[in-house]
Amino acid sequence: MAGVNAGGERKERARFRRQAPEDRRRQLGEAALRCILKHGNAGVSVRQIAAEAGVTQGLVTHHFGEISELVAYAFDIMSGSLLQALMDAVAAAEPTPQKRLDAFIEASFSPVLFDRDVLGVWVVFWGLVLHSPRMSASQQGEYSDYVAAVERLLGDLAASEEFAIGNVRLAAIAFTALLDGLWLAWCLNPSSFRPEEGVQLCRNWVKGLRLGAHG
Amino acid sequence: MAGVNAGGERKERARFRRQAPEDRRRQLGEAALRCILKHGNAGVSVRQIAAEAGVTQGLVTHHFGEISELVAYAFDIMSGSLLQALMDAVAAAEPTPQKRLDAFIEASFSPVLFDRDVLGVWVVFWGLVLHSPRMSASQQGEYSDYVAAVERLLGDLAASEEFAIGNVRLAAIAFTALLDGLWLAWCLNPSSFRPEEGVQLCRNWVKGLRLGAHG
DNA sequence: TTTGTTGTTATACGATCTTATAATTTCTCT
DNA sequence: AGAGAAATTATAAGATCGTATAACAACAAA
Repeated sequence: MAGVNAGGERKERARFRRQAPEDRRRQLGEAALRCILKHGNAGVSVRQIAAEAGVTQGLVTHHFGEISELVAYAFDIMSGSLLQALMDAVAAAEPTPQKRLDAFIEASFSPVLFDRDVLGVWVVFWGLVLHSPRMSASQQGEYSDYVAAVERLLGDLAASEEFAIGNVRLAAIAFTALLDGLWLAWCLNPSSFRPEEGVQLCRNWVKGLRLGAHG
Repeated sequence: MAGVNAGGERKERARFRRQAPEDRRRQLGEAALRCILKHGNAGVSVRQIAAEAGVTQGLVTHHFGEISELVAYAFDIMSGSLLQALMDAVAAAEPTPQKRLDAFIEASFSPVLFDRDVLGVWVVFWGLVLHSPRMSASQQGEYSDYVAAVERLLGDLAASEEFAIGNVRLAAIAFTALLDGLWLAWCLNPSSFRPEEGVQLCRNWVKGLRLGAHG
């Protein structure tokens, strides 16, 4: 049956470069983040993500099975990268507890984190966390890493300045909540306050801590 | 052509009760809330909402046009009802600024509001607010109502106890952010702290306010 | 050069979604 | 009682989605 295509119009398959699963998974994860960033919940779709990554849909299934696995992976990428950015800022500060905490606060309100797009991605994740055990597991781990980092910053400050904090873990949870809440409020309604005012509000919280509000 | 259906099995149209547009809109809005509550973002669908309300899909289009209009309407219902519940609790408290604020805090952590299901609905709304001007407009109005209520509570307290608050509006924004952040954290990870601890953290924030942290 | 593994494309199927349109019933008003 | 308005049902068309499966091609190793 050779030569059946007399017209010579042989259907050509798309060429591709074969890649290590590790690399491909990351590419797909980052494509997923871009899709979610652009279209919110509507961006969570095998087809859209595959197109964004420039591959076919089957590849997503091949590497991740269910799509929720891909989204969870993207969540881990994003979460790790944000916490890393924060801790880099802390590490770059002068090594006193005061400067380190303040660097953490300022970095939290810097354009890298304090960004509507970032919240857009986050909100999608939250929605999934509430309905998917797999996402919930990721979230728990990442939240506790975050709170632990804050706890260390606050604990060091208290030790250095010799004031008392009744329960450092709870204080860290409150401070984290304040940061998240301000982030949320500002992203949903950027005209409600300016980022510098957000920094000031966080500093005021720390001021209250120093004055013994959490003793 | 009469009598073609010899078997007598005439296709009967479903009976229905005609209702005032106002009533129907509300029914559909509440059905939308139940759908979102049950299925998250996946619950935002004309078909599902219509089924939940016990009507056909066309009715949604008829009353709301685009589905985003229905969701925005549902958002208004929910938002109004939550703020109302809070203000009812405040009104039921003894009429001193201290008791009123405390009632506000306690109500915020009561099962009516401090609820994973409620957050699930909220998260869906946030996701839409970030991508839809119509939803954003609703959110702005409702957020400013909320902050105004908090502002009044804090202002009254400060006036009554004669301590200073540099910028009451900003303080109200911070307090609101703390509440929202704690709500968010707890719903995403209920084992991180107990509601009573959340109440305590808010009281501590007020304590800091009294001590002049926001002076 | 050849063979085998597996990353990747291509394609199909069934379900669900949004939107549009026509037919029909309910209710009100005269 | 009858007619008209509009609320509601019914149905269809086209798009998109998730998942499964088979064929193909790139690369490594022999």
